[in-house]
Amino acid sequence: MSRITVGICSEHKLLLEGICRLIEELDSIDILFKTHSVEGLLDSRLIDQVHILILNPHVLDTGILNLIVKITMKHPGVKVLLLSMAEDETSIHKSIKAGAKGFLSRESEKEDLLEALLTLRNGHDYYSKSITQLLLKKYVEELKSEKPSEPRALDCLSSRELEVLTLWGSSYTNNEISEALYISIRTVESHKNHIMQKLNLKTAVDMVKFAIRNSIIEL
Amino acid sequence: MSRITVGICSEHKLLLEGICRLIEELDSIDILFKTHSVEGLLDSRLIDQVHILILNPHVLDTGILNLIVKITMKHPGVKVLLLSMAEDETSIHKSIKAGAKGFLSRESEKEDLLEALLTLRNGHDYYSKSITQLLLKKYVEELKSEKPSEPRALDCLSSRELEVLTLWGSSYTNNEISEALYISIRTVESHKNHIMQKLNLKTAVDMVKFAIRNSIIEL
DNA sequence: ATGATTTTTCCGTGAAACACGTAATAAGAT
DNA sequence: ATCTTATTACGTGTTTCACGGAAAAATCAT
Repeated sequence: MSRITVGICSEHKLLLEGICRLIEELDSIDILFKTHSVEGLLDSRLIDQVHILILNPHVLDTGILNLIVKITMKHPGVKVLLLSMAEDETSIHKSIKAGAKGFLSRESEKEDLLEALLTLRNGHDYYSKSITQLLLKKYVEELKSEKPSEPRALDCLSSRELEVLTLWGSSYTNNEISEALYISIRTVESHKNHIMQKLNLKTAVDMVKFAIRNSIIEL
Repeated sequence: MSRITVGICSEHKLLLEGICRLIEELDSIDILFKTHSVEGLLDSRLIDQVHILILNPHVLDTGILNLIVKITMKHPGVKVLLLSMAEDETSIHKSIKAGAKGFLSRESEKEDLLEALLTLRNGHDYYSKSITQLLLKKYVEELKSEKPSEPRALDCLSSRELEVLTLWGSSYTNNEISEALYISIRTVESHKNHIMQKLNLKTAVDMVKFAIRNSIIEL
């Protein structure tokens, strides 16, 4: 197996430099480029020259996730390795769906970094120990308990219901919603009822929290 | 001036190692300890041996903020330098109040790190360029516009109102709130009205968002 | 094609929450 | 002493919620 080429991107310049130093210490890894801006990343001529793209996003927001999607679509050969602070099930889930192939967590050591790079190079996915445990725990949890983790709105709600939910979460009154969607107020109420039932929510307050957690509305 | 001694703490082991490498490259800085756990930090025998404690929290939650408060109370000689991803006004505000003396942002370069360390050693505060600009911008903004940034709940609401707001945001019904606080439902309604007026909010949805932004309730 | 399911639409009724104004009492500040 | 604010509470009318039922339309399965 030839040497591994990587590109590194962290929006935090100091952390970027630090990660570079660590990788420079590793044998058999070549840093092809490093950048602190995610902007030009997709159009970079170097991006499809690397085996692995190491990303250290400050938050796993839709911007980053979309970027990962685009990169994995445009350059299937490039594996994305996430170096993230987030370690919750939702974040992992989202990044896997977006196409990330590896995930290093807070607990990961220098040796894990090398292991992750080698594993990804061999065509396999890599998740750090704590994340593997987390995913396993969630999995077992869902098997055991009858009331598993939160239903996903997009899977569970109809498109109309999602529309109502979005407007509802944007502080629209029932009247405003009915005018926006050209339906009666009673229909809006019906949709709300269905939403609450489907999602197992009790109050409007819970609805807002749910919608924020599921990125349907912004804070 | 003698050499500068620092302690470094990042919950992300890889980033911790990376930062260490960067500092090791700097002359005149000695790393007295590095740790990835914030737990033992306060009781460490080494902590009052360092001039500067570099903290790289993954999020600026109350845990970290409380830690900073405790450290600055217990060891006034130790300056806390934050290496944070967060770059919003609220985070900066909170960390300054907690007692942090320096703040490096995503944009900060290696040279800025040295500058920050020297500045802190000389007894002054250090904020990175982008943060300085941000704070200045906010300041000017508040001077210019008549409707400045969001009123701070803690400054603006009475303790009783804050209680109601907290329960409200925790999905309590009016009836439950009245029972919890031993007051009439009408009084609860009054408090709610006052809260909405004081905070310039229109709907309960806005209230939830506000409460989350201001860490009164959790997502 | 046809039957089954889901979606979207709407209503009735009673309870809960909201908007807005008013107001008494107590505590604190100037 | 006076003014402000906090806390308590009510009246009235509007809006939203909870829980049902129900029918037309679209979607899916066989």
